[in-house]
Amino acid sequence: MTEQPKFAQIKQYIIENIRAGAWQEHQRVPSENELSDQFQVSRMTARRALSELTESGVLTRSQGLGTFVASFKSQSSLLEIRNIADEVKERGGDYTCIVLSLESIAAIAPIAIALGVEMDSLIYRSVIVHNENDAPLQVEERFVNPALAPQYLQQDYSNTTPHEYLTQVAPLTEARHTVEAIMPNEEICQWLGMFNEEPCLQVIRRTWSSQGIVSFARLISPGSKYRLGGHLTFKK
Amino acid sequence: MTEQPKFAQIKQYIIENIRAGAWQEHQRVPSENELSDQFQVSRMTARRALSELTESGVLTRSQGLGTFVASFKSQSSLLEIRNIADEVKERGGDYTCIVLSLESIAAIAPIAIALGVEMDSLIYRSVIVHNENDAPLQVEERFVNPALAPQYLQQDYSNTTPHEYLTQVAPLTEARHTVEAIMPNEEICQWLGMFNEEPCLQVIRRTWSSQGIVSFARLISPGSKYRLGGHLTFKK
DNA sequence: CAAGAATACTTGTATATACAAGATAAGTGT
DNA sequence: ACACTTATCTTGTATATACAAGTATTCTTG
Repeated sequence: MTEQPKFAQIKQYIIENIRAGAWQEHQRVPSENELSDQFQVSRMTARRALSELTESGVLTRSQGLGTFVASFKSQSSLLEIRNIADEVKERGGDYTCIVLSLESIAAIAPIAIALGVEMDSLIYRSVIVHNENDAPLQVEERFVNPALAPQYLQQDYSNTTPHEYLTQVAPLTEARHTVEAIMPNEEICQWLGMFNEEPCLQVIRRTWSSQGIVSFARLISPGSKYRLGGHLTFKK
Repeated sequence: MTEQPKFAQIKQYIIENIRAGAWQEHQRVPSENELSDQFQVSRMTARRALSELTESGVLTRSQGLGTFVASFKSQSSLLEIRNIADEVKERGGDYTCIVLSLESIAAIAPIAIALGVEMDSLIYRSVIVHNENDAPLQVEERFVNPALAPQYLQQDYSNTTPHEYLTQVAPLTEARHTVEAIMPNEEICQWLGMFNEEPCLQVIRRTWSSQGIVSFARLISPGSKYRLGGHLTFKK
């Protein structure tokens, strides 16, 4: 086992103490100077340990006051929304996709608002079904602002996903998501090849570039076949 | 407007270039030495800018090679699972909760496995309904490992949530979540006061402490009343 | 020509130092 | 007793320096 760097040793020491319950929530942890004395390192090295643990949400710091164990309540648990193609490939499935629609339409009110364009103006729309082992796993309905991706309709989406293409032509600056449980309508049932009605997970994703709202996508998956996962660790 | 620190100015300079598309994905960005020359700062200051942007996922670094614009694909989008009481209070709603059940039961197989205890051994179970303006918003069914929280049944959960109590007595080291869309069964409909069947969002959360699995919770909300939100920004 | 050594560049770790700025407690003068 | 100053602790920013270690190129040598 190779020796760990000093700042990592100090990080581990702090985490151990918090894990063991020796240092409770909101309690003060040793200052930079105390740590540098205790571990015989420079203040900057002790500082690095404290700073990185602060960055990762384990500690909070306050100039003049000291460094404290962060409240667990504020440690938000995060869920990861992953690229479905990657997810399928990672678990060894066979990923394919079918482009059901790739067209230019007039924006109806809610979509015009979501994209920040005039009502009835022309926008692009694509519907793509993502399959795992030839069974529909997710349908992606996407509305695109043509001003920011004028060549959107001319692309081939059998290899690169719309999301990948869009991040290339309009660098992503922000993305917002909501996740809901919905009952699929007839159209969605048809897309997903569902016979009986079962609930679906719907992820709505809006993405911004520096020039404005790029696209608005609905990702819908059958509740029985798809789930989002995420975990929060204390390590590192 | 107060002047920004130098490392922050360099961070901003880098982000501007990526946002504007001048520095594309996987392209090299200036090295620590180049930046320290260009901005007339020490290498450590330039280094801080690059390190922090790496930490936040904007850049990737490789010893001996250089620093590169991270691929947008790898920028995982994160969803936040928040405390429901906080969420309700934050949007100005009136939060209340009702403890429907607080008991000790024998673990059936799937729950025993999830908690890592022997089958048929005694475990604790609580069912709590969280209300916003006196309307049920979420039901929380929780199974607790008694070895790690022996006083669980004696607590008053009208003020502090079970999750808060558990993080106090058994410091959290890890949490795993899955999110699914499900159809509620009769029991859940009753708890949530739902008449007609509508889909629900189910979050399953398992939490670990250093001594083992602490608890296993199902958080179920009507799809029409609850959604998860999250966003990913490029700033800072 | 090809294998290995020297090199120049990169990031990574670590130190010593300086001053700024926020927070608190102790001391001082009126 | 009160307001003010001072001292001392904390974190925050910034620099100059040193060496380690990974990568790629160039040069040397057989």
